[in-house]
Amino acid sequence: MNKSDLKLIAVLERTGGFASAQELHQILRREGDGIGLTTVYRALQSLVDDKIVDLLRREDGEAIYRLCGDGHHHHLMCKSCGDTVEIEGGAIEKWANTMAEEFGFREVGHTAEIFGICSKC
Amino acid sequence: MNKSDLKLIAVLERTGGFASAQELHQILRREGDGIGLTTVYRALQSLVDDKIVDLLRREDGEAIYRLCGDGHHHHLMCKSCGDTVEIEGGAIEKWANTMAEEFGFREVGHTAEIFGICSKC
DNA sequence: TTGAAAATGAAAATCATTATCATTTTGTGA
DNA sequence: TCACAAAATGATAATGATTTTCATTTTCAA
Repeated sequence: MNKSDLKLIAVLERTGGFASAQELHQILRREGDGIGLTTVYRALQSLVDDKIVDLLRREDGEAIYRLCGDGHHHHLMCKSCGDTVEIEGGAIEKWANTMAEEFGFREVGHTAEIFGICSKC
Repeated sequence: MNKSDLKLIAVLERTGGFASAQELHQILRREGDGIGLTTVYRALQSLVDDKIVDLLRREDGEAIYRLCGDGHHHHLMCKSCGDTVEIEGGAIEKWANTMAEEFGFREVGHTAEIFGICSKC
């Protein structure tokens, strides 16, 4: 955990939603921080490794990052404005485990995201 | 629906699992088909538009394709060998709709995939 | 203070995907 | 069958995110 990691965490806290590496870099630059793009990527990687941020993918495959809450959760994302809501997914955990067991899978993880158009858009 | 589309469908039928555009192109080339990469991408796009193939993303963001069964379904994918199983997700549909409604979202879609290590690996 | 290890960032390299554009194929009406 | 417009094709170049490289700077413990 170094200085760059903390900067990224700060931005992610401030902005709240998901953002791509490029966007985070631009935000920092705009604020006068001369941080390099390489460092942004490195910091995000290490934060993901440490499970401090979530990584998921936009529809075009670009990686987007967001601070994890404490527990496991899922997201409801607006396709139009990008706003996201964290939601509980207890039903999903059970579903994933049941299915995996049924087919003999182990070390199971899952992804589950909902997307649509939010009320504001 | 043109000749290239049909070729891609044939390969996807034969291989069964998910494959990336690059992989599908290589397979066809290996079989002596001189099809161009551009055409492979175009065919896959049109098949996705027509809902004949599913598009999802590997962890690194690369797009992977697979023939859809008839209905909506989800996948259980082996992180090691890439084998996939189609599974039903009735519970997920309900969950997605409930959550979306709760937060005022419309035009709702969702993704839900489970991954782990299969019994063979 | 000093030297080694970690961090940094500019620039180049990768790699999937998309856009261009000239050429080829196909289908259709005369 | 012929001519021609529309669709399809593919080589090549362009794009854009991400990773590598590598030289420089910073940090920090002895």
